[in-house]
Amino acid sequence: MSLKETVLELVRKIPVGKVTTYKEIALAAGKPNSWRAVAKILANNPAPIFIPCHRVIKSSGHLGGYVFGTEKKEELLRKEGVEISKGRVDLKRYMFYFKIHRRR
DNA sequence: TCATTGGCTATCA
DNA sequence: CTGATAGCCAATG
Repeated sequence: MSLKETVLELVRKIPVGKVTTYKEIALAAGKPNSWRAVAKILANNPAPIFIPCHRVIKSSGHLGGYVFGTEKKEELLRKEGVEISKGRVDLKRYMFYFKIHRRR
């Protein structure tokens, strides 16, 4: 099982109206330092329509990148029920955690 | 060679 | 300054 497949599976499991971050995906994959690899995998996007990559954003609440453009990403997320304030998402309300780690 | 990992830089809030 | 990151590059398996 490649990291690529793991990441893709995880992203597919994100429910509608929720979002996650590159960090969280890398963490769930067991490689918290390899968020770059995750980003590269999504950027290379083996199946752009099959994978809801628009639900993957930055930890700061920014949208990050998107194959169809960040504007499209914002529109899509709004339609799914995610409130966006000037390109930013409420992580406390919409963040989806694959696993629960040490809370600070 | 290819896929994945880890280090470093620049940019933004 | 701090933290984060859909980048780039080199090393590893």
